[in-house]
Amino acid sequence: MPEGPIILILKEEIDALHLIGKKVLRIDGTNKIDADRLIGQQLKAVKTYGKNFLLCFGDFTLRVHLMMFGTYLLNEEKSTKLQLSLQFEGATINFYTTSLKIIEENLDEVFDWTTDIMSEKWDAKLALKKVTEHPKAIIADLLLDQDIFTGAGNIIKNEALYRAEIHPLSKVSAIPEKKLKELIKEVRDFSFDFLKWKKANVLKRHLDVYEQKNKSHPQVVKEYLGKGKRGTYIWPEKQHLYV
DNA sequence: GGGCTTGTTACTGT
DNA sequence: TACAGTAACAAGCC
Repeated sequence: MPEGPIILILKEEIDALHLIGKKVLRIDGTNKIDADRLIGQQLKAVKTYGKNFLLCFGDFTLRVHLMMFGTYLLNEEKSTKLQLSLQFEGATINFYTTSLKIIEENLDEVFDWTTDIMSEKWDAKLALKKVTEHPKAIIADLLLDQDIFTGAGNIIKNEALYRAEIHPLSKVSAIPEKKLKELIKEVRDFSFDFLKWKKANVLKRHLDVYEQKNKSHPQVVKEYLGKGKRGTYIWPEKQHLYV
């Protein structure tokens, strides 16, 4: 399910429930979280960091990561295995197939907010610096690097590369700085388009290359490339290969 | 029903 | 020791 913009939608939906200051009354599910730790705790804040969804309590934070297949339901349940149900006064949050972790540290010590592509603290110059620190890497891999583009996923990778007209196998050292800057800008711009279109339930029809191979754009080819051999969509005539 | 998939971590081998 | 590559894990869509 996830990728940065979707976690932001989750946060907005939780914000609408007005749970700040409310206490956890009960938890349920197959999770291995210490229930005593959570029950009775007052929710202090709800934050996101890239694909991490963060529920902040007094002296710890519950981090929820939806991984590839995670889902959630608010004030609703489904029949599949319930992993974590957080029951507050007036609302229930249910998580399925997520990665859960209690963070003890202050979040500012653990997360560098300036690398979060959706954050108002996003620092494009820092991203450029970090990208150029990997001259031998292929650009497609760096776009999935959560230390550089926190919150970017495979859809954002593909669409941003297409918009910047850069071939995913391009080597960082060979890409002109102007094009790198353009790419970094497109990562952020597309992420906010993703957010807008996902909310309106029209995301798929606005994608230019991702899963477009045999649809609107037959010129698009699909290859499995990069470290994770992730599906990558390329419009060869439009995306220049820098090597 | 097999083969995909918006992700990450822990191994393995070089 | 560092890095590259792979397996493992998960649920749902077509």
